[in-house]
Amino acid sequence: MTFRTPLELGLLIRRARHARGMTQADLARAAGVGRQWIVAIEAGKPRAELGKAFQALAALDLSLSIHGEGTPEPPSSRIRIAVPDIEAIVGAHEDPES
Amino acid sequence: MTFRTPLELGLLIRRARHARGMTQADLARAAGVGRQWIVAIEAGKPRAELGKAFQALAALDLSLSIHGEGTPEPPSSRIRIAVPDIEAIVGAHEDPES
DNA sequence: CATGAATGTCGCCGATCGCCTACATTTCAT
DNA sequence: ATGAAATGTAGGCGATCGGCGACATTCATG
Repeated sequence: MTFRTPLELGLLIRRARHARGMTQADLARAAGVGRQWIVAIEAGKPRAELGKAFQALAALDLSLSIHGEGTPEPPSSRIRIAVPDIEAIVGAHEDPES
Repeated sequence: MTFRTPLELGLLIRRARHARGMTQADLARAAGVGRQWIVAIEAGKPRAELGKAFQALAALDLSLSIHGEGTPEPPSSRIRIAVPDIEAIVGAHEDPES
């Protein structure tokens, strides 16, 4: 079950909530947030508070895992050759700092 | 790599960032957020915007997975007998609405 | 049809966010 | 040791959050 957007997270939360036979009010109370916040998160609101999201997840007994190259060894020195992301570079040139 | 708090998420982000030889500024740019936001998220700020967190994760090529009973079948009807979570119930009685 | 529960939406309002700029500090490379 | 880069912090500011209470709607039950 992987996801990368607030909306997906919201749907997952909703399903988990239903799976547990909880109402939004129940979850809200269990997570210590307002019912309205539940409505919002389930709707995928991107500006929701990260912390409350964790609270909700906890209230649902869910935990997250991270995926992708995550924790290799840090580069030997500070010589970060870093893949020169074209996008980023182009963007960089549009810097207001002419 | 599972986690349940903003702080843990922050640490993971930081490690991933380092693993890619990116500076906070680099990541900020790549994720489309301010550098200050990176500083905050890595420090574990719980009120950071959920959406930006996803942006940062995406910029680092990371995705999340959810763990726990997540998507069983929804209850047949609306008859959700719901496990009466003691905690919740007790809390409910402390409602200002008495 | 009437009732009750669940969900979504509004507006009000104090609190906080996140961005920006500028500085202070820490860390690393030479 | 020296200088540059990275990182952390602060104040100012407009924008948004999230809680609360009140409704309107939908749907199942009786």
